[in-house]
Amino acid sequence: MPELPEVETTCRGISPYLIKKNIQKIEVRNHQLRWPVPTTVNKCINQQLTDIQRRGKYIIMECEAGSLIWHLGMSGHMRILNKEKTPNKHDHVDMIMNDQTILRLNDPRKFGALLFAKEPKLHPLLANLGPEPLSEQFNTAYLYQRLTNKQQSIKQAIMDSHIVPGVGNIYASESLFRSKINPKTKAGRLSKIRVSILVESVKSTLKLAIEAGGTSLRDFSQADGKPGYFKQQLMVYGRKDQQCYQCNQQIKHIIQGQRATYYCPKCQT
DNA sequence: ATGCTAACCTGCGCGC
DNA sequence: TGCGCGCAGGTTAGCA
Repeated sequence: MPELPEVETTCRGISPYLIKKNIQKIEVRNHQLRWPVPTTVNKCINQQLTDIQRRGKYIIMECEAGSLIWHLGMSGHMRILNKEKTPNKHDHVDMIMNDQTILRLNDPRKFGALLFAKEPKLHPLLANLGPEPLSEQFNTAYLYQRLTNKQQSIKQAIMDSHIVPGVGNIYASESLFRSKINPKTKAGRLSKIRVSILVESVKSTLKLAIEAGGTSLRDFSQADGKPGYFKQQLMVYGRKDQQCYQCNQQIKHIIQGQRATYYCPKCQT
């Protein structure tokens, strides 16, 4: 579900309702997410939530005592409630603010996470992430260097958060289509020119998706409950055997690293 | 070091 | 209708 654009959309949706307010209570109905939710999250109780940031697919909520680190996994989404409502199935966590605004996490598959860290940037999960794809640090020189000698396919390489975080299964296929790069190409064999095209495609694809509010396939929805609309702009993802919008060739579906990849065998070489 | 695999968990759509 | 199967937006741990 949520890749960078969906997480970014979530952050933008929830921030106005939470920032500068005090956290009154964190109600964890089910601690068994990707990792057990630690009791240390309660260090944020009675603290002001000063800022919300995104790092890759992580959401970081900052308080003076430390930060809450959230991840939406495959199937998570967050919702803002302005008054108490009976929790539904898979509503695992509520964060209740001093004005009774509630942030509610729903995650059927429980691959998401809620953790606490005094210094989130030093947390093992965040410390080794690659540069943000929409930042200057994610550029041709950087990516070309990281791909040098890599035997792995370029699809798998750009889905590696230690190289660049935030690019998941949808946007990997979409970015490669826009770059005209075959997803099976060994990462280390791409020319510098093609790497530069890929860098720009990753950035533009993510930006367009953010503008559309993300992609809603199954469970993803924004904090106000509305879906994202980027699905209508997907060029290859989920389009197995359908015609390529550019050349009418049939879109191919292959499996790479246990994940579905979609591409146009004629446009992407 | 690098790269592959299984594993975590629930729901849904499809074919029979 | 119901059942079993395959598949789904992520990521780490563990092993070769």
